Amino acid sequence: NTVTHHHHHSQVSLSHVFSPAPFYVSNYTKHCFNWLSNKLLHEHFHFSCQFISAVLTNSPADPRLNPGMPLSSSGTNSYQQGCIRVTLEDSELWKSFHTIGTEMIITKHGRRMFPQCSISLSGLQPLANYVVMVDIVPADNVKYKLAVRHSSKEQWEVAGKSEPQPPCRTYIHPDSPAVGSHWMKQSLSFLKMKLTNNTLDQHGHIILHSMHRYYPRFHVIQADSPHTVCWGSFQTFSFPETVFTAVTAYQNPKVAIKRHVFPMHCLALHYSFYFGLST
DNA sequence: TCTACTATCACATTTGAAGCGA
DNA sequence: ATCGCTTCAAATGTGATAGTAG
Repeated sequence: NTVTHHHHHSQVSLSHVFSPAPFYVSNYTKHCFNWLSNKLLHEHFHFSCQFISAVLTNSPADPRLNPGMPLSSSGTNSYQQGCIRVTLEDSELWKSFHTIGTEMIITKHGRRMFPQCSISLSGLQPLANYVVMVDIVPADNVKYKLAVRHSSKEQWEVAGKSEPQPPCRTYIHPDSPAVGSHWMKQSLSFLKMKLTNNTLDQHGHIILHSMHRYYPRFHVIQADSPHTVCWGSFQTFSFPETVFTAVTAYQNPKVAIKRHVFPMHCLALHYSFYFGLST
């Protein structure tokens, strides 16, 4: 509890170690690092997300960056359909990126998403088997280009009709199939899902077009295996704040802050100071 | 020249296997 | 044998950069 308490109040002191310095990290500090990363990885991630949210939220919101899909003002981050309720994890982080225009890197060999797709489920039948999967579908039917920087303040502008979409691929959560009680026990992460712009991809990654807008859809299917999916039991959920523009390189430098704001070794060093360990 | 895309780099982070002692 | 833990190295993932294609 002491560690956690300190953890959540360490923003100010951490700012002193943000600047890259030639830290010497001893083996003993590495012990500390390993222990802390095991114990606090989960908390660190969420705290880091909060921090990034705070940084991004300081930027003035510009609705023009996301003309296709305005956020509803209701502020709810869960969606109920029938009995099943799906809640988007890290909703505040998604919204923070959304206000400045979320971008997702796509590469030839596949890139993970940040923020990651992570949801929690409720309302499932505890003993029934379910398959949970994600696909990513176009948010509109146009493609975009970057506005000429010195002639306009708007970053994106429409550049014609969208390219024909390659066959839609799905990413099946690796726990599938599993019983409802398993899915509801803790949140599900689609961390390892990868996005590619390689239309000939052989690895099963999700194929997208650069400079197009998409959003992820989450499917919850009552089925005993991915091969015996019954179409009637298909339920689909999506969240407006998860809309993103696929890019091959970040266009808005703000969206690239990710780890650089709060790298792990800063956490380790911070705690090594806190515990009075030499570095 | 300009924009979108790609290969490469340095290094952060994860993963997995081996070692060790209680 | 098993467990918890450390140690080490290989594998993987990342954004920045510089270069390429059209």
